[in-house]
Amino acid sequence: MAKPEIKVVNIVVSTSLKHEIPLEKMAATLSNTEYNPEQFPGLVIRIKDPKTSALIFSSGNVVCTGARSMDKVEESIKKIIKSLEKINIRIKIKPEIKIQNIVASGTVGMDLNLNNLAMKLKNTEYEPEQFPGLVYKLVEAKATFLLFSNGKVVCTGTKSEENVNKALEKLIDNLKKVK
Amino acid sequence: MAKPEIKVVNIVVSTSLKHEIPLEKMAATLSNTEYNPEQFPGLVIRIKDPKTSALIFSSGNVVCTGARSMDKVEESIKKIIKSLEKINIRIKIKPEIKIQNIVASGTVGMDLNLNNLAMKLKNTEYEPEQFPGLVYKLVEAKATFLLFSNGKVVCTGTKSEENVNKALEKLIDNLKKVK
DNA sequence: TAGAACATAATTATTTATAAAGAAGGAGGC
DNA sequence: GCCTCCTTCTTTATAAATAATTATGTTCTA
Repeated sequence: MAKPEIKVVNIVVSTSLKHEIPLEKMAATLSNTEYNPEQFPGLVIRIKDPKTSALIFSSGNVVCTGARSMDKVEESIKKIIKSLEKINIRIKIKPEIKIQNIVASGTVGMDLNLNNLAMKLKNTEYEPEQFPGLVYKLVEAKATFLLFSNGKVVCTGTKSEENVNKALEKLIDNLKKVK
Repeated sequence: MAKPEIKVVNIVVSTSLKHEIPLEKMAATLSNTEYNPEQFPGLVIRIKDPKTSALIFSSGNVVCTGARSMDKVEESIKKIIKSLEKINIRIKIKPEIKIQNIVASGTVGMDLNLNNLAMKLKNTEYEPEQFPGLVYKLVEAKATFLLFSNGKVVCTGTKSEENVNKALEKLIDNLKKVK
């Protein structure tokens, strides 16, 4: 069996700048933004480096997506705050960042018989003609996995890298039990 | 138990101006109207103060909605008649207004176990995954209630404020019986 | 042959759908 | 010739869709 491994590919965080934001003005001033309030109430801002995107709401709440590490998340938030200075909004607080979701991708190091797993594991959903992956809710790790027949896996729903690794271990334990 | 209370929030009335109305001309002349005969045969007129809306039909029949008191209904009808003068239609009669429906909202002053009520009360419909309120047809008061778990209620189907209050009392009586 | 949809998780906030009642008067179905 | 839908209004309270991100792999479209 090849070595199991998993790597974080996306971190979703939320934070509050504790300051009202004039989205209309922001959209008019910054070119890397998209704002269609009749479609969605948040303004989209795309940062090139780190390559992330954020949703900014008039309340000052922010959702940042796309970063692969917390360093990149912090950098992104700082760039957003810097951008706000261009419309004369100075954020003086250090925003409290909360991880809401982590997506990780990796492999269990062996091929998987999804049909078999769908029968023997609990909390499973598998409809190959709809989606080729088997959805496995790992309740004990509060994580959800997508399992593919070649052994590749996607882990989502956790809130720390530590839990991603724990979830993978638990997943492998469970896979061994039903083998 | 907190004090039960209920307040009228919408009165629907119908009346007849006893005069043919050229809806096309009316729509072309008045900016606060909408007329799409292929969609609906009535012309919509929106009044700012009182904030109400009315449907006017070529027959001269009128439906007025949105008022919270009969005073506001009367005011609205008068404004419609005044508007008609702009297209040289003079209504000389005093239209006979008939209340068709009253919607009232309030509370019974206590939390409600909707599942329990659905089982023990008659004339009940409760499908929480479709709508969170329980529908309760109070036959003896000719009123229909929407009941919510926090005790808030909506009463509809009555034709007088007096009956709204009677219906609430009857509702509370019935709720006490099954408690 | 490249792209999109399909599915998962999480947050933000707004809109819309859901249900009830009632009138008006056309259109459509059976 | 009936029945349903359309539209207007109002409240209540849920859920879903709207948008962003990311990996995965199958299937379908252009």
